[in-house]
Amino acid sequence: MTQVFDDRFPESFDSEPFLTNRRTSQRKSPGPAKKEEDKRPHIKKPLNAFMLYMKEMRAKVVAECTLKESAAINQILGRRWHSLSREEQAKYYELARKERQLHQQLYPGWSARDNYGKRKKRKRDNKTDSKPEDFSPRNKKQCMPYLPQDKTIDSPASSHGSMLDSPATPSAALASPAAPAPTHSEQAQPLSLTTKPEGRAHPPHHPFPLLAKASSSSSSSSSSSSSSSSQTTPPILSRPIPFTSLHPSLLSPPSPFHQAALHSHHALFQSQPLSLVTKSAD
DNA sequence: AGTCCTTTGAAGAAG
DNA sequence: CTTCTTCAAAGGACT
Repeated sequence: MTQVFDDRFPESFDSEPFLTNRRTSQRKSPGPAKKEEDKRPHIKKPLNAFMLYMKEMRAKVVAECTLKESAAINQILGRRWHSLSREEQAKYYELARKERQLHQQLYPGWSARDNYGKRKKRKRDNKTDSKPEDFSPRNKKQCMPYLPQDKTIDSPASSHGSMLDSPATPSAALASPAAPAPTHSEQAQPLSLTTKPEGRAHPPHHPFPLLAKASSSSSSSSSSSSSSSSQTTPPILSRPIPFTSLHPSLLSPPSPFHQAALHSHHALFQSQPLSLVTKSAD
């Protein structure tokens, strides 16, 4: 009943990434319907590691594959995500953890349940009817190699083009040094889009179990975290990140949270020569 | 105009 | 405690 946001975070927060006010609001456009709900800002869920990874790499994949369909792009990104090394994934897990922390600080009373029912769930019922071979009306596209063959697939997008439009893409720089190099191997494969390789066969194995539950307590003193087992430091990062000290008010309006987070995070990683793999730098 | 598709991860709900 | 469900991004395709 008590909305925690309306009072604490007036319109001035419309620049917040967690608030739905910009183009991408919910899906396409909430529409004039139900204005009541539209008035109050829709606090979005913080992005998880994979979502952060997608935001960064989407433009790159789009440029490489000349694909635009998000469904196909996401499939490619999903494969690439698995191709990333643990260290590379760790960057995104850490970013996601920080996002969750900040989100909790900004909206202490917010719960993921608040957004339940905001979007109509499709709930594709099993699809036992349609076999994988039976191509559904929506033909799945493959990732065309594209690539001028002469140019390396290094970063067609990050070089000049598509990165311009998205303001949240400064993070793209983060991904550049982490070129997983499986790119070509990914594209080489026909990328069976029709049937997911194993679906969710691989259990929710957490590459970083510590990170998984680390956010349960963090340093925030808001929710009653039962475990609260000291600050579980990420297994890879050697230095503490002065991020928790960030206050919403400290975040300058023009620069969205992502930028701050990524910048601080990126700076952290940059301080170390070659990603965290080489912990011998120090 | 609204929903689906598609991915992984987080978190709540239900059993 | 385990399993299931929903939502986060995103943009073409579809209804």
